[in-house]
Amino acid sequence: MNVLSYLCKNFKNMSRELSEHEIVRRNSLKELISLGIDPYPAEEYKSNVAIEEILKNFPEDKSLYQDVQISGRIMSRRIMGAASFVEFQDSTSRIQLYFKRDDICPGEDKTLYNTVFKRLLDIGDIIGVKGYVFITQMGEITIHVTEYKILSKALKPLPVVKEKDDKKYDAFTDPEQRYRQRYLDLIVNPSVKKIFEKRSQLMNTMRTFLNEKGYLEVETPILQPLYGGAAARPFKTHHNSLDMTLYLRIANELYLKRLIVGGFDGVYEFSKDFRNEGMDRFHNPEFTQIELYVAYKDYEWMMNLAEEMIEKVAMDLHGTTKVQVGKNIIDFKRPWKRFTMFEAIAHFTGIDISEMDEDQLRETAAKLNVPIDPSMGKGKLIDEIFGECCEAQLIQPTFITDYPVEMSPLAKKHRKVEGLVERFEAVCNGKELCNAFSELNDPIDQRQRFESQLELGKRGDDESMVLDEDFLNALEYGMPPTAGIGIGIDRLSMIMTNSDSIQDVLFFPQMRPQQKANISTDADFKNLGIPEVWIPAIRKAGFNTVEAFRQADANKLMNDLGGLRKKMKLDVPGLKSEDLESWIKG
RNA sequence: GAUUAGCUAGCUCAGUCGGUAGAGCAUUUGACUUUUAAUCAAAGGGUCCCGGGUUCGAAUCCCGGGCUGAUCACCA
Repeated sequence: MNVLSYLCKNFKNMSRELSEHEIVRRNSLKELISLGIDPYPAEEYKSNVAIEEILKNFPEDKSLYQDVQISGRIMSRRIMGAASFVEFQDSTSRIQLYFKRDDICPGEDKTLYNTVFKRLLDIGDIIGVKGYVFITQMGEITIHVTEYKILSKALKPLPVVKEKDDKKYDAFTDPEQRYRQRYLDLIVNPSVKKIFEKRSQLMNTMRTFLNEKGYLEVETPILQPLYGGAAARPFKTHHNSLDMTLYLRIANELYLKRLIVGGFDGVYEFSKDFRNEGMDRFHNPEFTQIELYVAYKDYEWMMNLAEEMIEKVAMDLHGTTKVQVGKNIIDFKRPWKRFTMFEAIAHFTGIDISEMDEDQLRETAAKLNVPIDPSMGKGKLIDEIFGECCEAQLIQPTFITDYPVEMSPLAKKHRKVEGLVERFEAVCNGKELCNAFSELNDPIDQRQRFESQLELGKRGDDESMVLDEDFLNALEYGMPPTAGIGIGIDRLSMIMTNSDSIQDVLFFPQMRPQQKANISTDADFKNLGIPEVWIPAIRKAGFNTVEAFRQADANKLMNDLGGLRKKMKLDVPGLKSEDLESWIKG
């Protein structure tokens, strides 16, 4: 196509080839400029109404919205000669626009409609419109546009999703593209936006709830010389001027407890934590949790707070405590079911392990087909049995209490039962939702617990905790009895938005890096003595780099380029083999 | 890390036995003044993920690699 190759030349400075769509749009851009229209104007464009309001209020009062001004994006167009319909989207919703040639262009000059609107505007462009609202013969609320202004020209085509009777056609569903180009996902899939609005609302509900109780929102270091507060492998980084290793935090527990020592009654932090572990639909290397510590409370008290707060989240987001999650309806209404860990295991396996020693536990685990390895201590064995036999079966929110001491080096010893700690997790939809304890404030006990963690580390448990001397130092000055909790915000968001993957509740989930195509510039090719006109043909023949080109088979290349000369209608004499050889040799 | 499925036009996807690479939407040109997955007519658009092998001939068969999804293992 002559026009295309001509246009390609106009963009020859771009080192990659442009698709036809992109060339057409760049050309429209130039034409707009030559018509004296700025495709990217600087000044503010005032809107006086949101589309959502129009859709809501207009049916009841047709006298409303007779002079509206709105900005938004063109999502689709139906052009019928001198009249057109446009689907138009702002941040709140979509509405139809009606463009009529003689209204847009009352005088003789029809350029603004025939040329600018019909030919130079595209799906994806951002415009501002003035007009009045009416209802079409088909019964659709529509803005009759009297004036419009281009606010931003789009150079790439948007995926076009069409819809009829709630059925989607050509939906933009490929998860990889959706996550890598989340902005596109947000534009064309309105339900995605709702998920993130819910997530934000969820955090606001918690923040308000905790602020009203007088707790202080704080921030603690993400870069830590020692990582602690959880069992996980960290990310490691390096500080240049201190010349020291720093870790990205895996939890913020130890810092928040230092603040309790410092005299705050309640502190909380919404924190990004980082764990260097596998990735799947429940795990992202960086994730968010809220941690809360309240002085002079215990884990019983914290359980009540947790169910109250999460019930409130469900109410605020859904107007009810019942939330549809996959096939299940989960009811967050208080009070939640409570099991001790031993009770839960007995309930689901029929085996009472509460009196067993390490060897008996090992046998039981084997009998239940729970995978174990020699590095596991007694606590880890119990935890594995629970995780394998119980967790997935707990759909409705359930508190599991009283964990083995080996698994919980930061939790206080159980007030009644030897070998256990005062700890609970809430499990919901088969997954842990939060984790809480009566915090250990006995500095001598804490030191011993860290030391036994070090023992586990020596046995090969690479998630065991390291000893934090300064934290122990803080405890030695005296920490009040304290209840602490951590709630996974991503996990909770998944449940509250019925998302089955963590990637759906993170704007930018971690992805493998895309293979970067190594591309030589036109100048690189010119340095070999290749005339400019041939460069697009060489790229077309599959040579993106000078290195690849120089290894090419001369005969094959001769044939290919000859063919491409015809195909691309290059207006140059046929290639001579001496020339080609000299290019290859450089 | 293991198993498995997939990768074809800007998007969603067909592609038979190995024989000239297809459809719808999008794009371009034209018709059309209340359409709505607008319609009608015509045109353009491809590194069939990459590399190698078998073959007269590979999107298709074989081997290797990349990426993505799903499941499993570890972790929240």
